[in-house]
Amino acid sequence: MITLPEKTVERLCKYRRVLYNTISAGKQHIFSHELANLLQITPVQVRRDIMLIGYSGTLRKGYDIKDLISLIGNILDTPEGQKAAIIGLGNLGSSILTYFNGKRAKLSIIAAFDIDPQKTNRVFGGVQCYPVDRLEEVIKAQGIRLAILTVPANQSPDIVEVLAMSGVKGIMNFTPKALHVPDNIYLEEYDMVTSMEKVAYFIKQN
Amino acid sequence: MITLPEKTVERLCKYRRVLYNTISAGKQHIFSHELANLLQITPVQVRRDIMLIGYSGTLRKGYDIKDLISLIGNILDTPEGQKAAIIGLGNLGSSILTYFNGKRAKLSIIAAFDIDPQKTNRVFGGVQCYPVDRLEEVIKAQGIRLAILTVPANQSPDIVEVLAMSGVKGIMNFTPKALHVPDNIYLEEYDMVTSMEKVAYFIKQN
DNA sequence: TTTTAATTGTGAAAATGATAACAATGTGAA
DNA sequence: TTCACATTGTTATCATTTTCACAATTAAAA
Ligand SMILES: NC(=O)c1ccc[n+]([C@@H]2O[C@H](COP(=O)([O-])OP(=O)(O)OC[C@H]3O[C@@H](n4cnc5c(N)ncnc54)[C@H](O)[C@@H]3O)[C@@H](O)[C@H]2O)c1
Ligand SMILES: NC(=O)c1ccc[n+]([C@@H]2O[C@H](COP(=O)([O-])OP(=O)(O)OC[C@H]3O[C@@H](n4cnc5c(N)ncnc54)[C@H](O)[C@@H]3O)[C@@H](O)[C@H]2O)c1
Repeated sequence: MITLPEKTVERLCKYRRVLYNTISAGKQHIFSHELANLLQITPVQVRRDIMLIGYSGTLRKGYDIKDLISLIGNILDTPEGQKAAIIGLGNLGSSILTYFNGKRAKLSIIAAFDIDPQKTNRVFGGVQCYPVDRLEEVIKAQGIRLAILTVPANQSPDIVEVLAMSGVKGIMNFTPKALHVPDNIYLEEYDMVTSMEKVAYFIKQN
Repeated sequence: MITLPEKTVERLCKYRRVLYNTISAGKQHIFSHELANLLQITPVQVRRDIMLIGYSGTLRKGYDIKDLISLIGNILDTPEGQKAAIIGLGNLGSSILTYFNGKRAKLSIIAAFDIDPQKTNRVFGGVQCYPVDRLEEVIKAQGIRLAILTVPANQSPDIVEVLAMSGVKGIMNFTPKALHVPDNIYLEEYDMVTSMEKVAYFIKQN
């Protein structure tokens, strides 16, 4: 299987999300321009993405919604589901934990870690919070491959090292710290303050 | 002033952040490769960005850190500061509110809005929470031009319409809903679930 | 002073991503 | 049945972003 462009992958996630809605609204087929309208993008982009995943619609009938959902599932999901852990159960971390689980069938947070004894060895939103010194052990034992990093920024480099040793293959970094990860780990930066400043700049610009 | 590429703007924010650290560590000049190391990017990219903002370093001495910080400030900040509002003071909204203020000198959240009477007409983290039906009035009165959207997803289209009428020029959207905004509003999507699925895909891929 | 080596600045190339343009085609209207 | 046209699939073009490659320069070493 070839690797899809990053932007296409992002859009596939969104296609699937809105397709679920349209199917529960009773629709069976959808045109590229309809899907495009739902996501505020262009119909060409929809068609191109669908081309890239090797699916074909029916001329003048559009795309079969169920087929499309299932094909996107084949591409994005793993059959057994992807397991994630969240490190740092503070304000942001616990907000994400509560919010996220249940959103996606094949992707769930199954462990949390913190250093604060008030939080460890308790259950939050159905998820066990372990002391952070058990990070490697638990991640290996449970086969976790995705980590969400919501510790204080100065802690993140150390944690990342342990994560790498534990076999984690993808990290979502919410801390405002540029992380150094080995090549085989996919890193997604999620830096809110930077994004805010960027928006402020483009406001200023017009 | 010409408009800088989006990616360059993002990096400028990050340059400034790490430059503050290096200056408090007593350094006065910095080489492109040093700055690059701090952010895990390439030295060429640093040099090109600095070229784009029209600054010049000294050969074999590097860039003057104070000059660079101040120039980046001229580009990113407005002298009077940019005012932001947050709409929806739930889990995520209040987490952001507490976190954000104080982070940037020229960018602050000065008003919050909610629909819940338990939350309105109170002060959170030093910020007044208004009932959402006063959105337009307050935003206009206070000259707010940036909005952070953390309401339930189904509410966001309506809110966006009011925001547009109120003169808001930039929106950070944390809701998983594709928004339709007029051309003169800069929209930044911040869709966590999509990002998580993307990471999961790239984990699966290698 | 002369040489060496490190560093900047930048044009050109490569990679990634979005849009335009249009041929192909089959559905439904006439 | 025939025709018009809506819609797909795809190639070619355009735009943005990153990387390469290297000339220019000068601080420090010799
Ligand atoms: N709060 C926000 O809205 C927000 C937004 C953007 C980014 N962030 C970033 O997210 C991170 C967390 O922010 P927060 O507001 O939740 O902070 P917080 O202080 O509320 O939470 C941090 C948590 O990490 C735990 N922790 C500390 N050291 C640890 C370690 N070594 N191992 C494991 N856990 C450890 C703490 O006990 C605490 O529970 C910070 O890096 C912050 O910059 C927060
Ligand atoms: N919690 C998270 O970590 C997280 C992460 C990513 C995205 N999100 C998104 O952020 C949004 C908020 O999530 P949350 O977890 O904070 O939910 P929440 O229910 O805790 O907060 C929503 C808040 O919005 C208020 N509200 C409802 N309708 C409103 C209206 N018309 N005008 C103004 N305020 C209104 C509610 O009173 C509540 O305070 C959602 O769209 C969610 O999908 C949340």
